Amino acid sequence: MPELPEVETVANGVDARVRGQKIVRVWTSGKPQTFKSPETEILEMLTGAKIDRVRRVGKSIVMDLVRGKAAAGQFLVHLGMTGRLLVSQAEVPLPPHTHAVLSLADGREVRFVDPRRFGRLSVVTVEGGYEGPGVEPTTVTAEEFATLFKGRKLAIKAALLNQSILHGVGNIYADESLFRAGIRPRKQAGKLTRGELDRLRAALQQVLAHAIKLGGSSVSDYVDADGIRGFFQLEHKVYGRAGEACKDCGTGLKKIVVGGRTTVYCPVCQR
DNA sequence: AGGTTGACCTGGACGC
DNA sequence: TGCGTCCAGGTCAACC
Repeated sequence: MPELPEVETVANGVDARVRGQKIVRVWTSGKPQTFKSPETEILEMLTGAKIDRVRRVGKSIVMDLVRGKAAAGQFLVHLGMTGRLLVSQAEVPLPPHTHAVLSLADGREVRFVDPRRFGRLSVVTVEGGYEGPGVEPTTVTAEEFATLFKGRKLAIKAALLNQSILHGVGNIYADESLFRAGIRPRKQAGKLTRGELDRLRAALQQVLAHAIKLGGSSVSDYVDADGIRGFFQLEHKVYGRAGEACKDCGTGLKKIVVGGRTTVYCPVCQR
């Protein structure tokens, strides 16, 4: 499901609702693969902690926790493909596939719901705050962006998806930014010219900013903390449009596989 | 070490 | 209606 704009929308929505709340109790479904850290460590860190802030790092939602005034670690929620993080009154019935519930002091609950179970919960303790692996695409400079792909032999599309190089970009925004930059998804990352790299960075930052403004892309079941769908799917130029006409030149859009992921591009606009 | 592939899951869409 | 097949916003471990 969720890439940078969707995760940012969810994180901001949850932050606005639960910042400053104390977690009084934690329940889990006990499905082992949901927990990237030992479940006992997660329960121990969360129970009794206060939520200082909720934010996005890459595709992860990060809850910065405090006990009194002291930093008490970070709770990481990765939504996988179908994960949702909802804030609800406790009386509202739990949706199917709920895997964790954080009960708050005021009676509300933060619920992690994930039908496909590709999502992961974990805890870390990082001095100075968790920033994750990979570079943040919304703020990366042109200079730094140009160095990321030097000497890389993999396709630029696959490089964009590699979270240890650049974090937060997924299949939708990789395809959309490559289209807007006029670059073939299969082109070797290390062979992009500086001009192409500058165009790609500009396109990526523009597309991410626009998508955040529209609350992300709702392809099937993505919703924010209020259960509201995003609107950026209406702006997609290539993602999900294989076989349809390019909105810029009318050519039929092609579907290929790059880095194991379905990729749609315009053979005329992207060289 | 960098790059590629398949496995991990459920459910929705589609074809017969 | 029902069953089978394919596909999906993402990672990772296991391979080459």
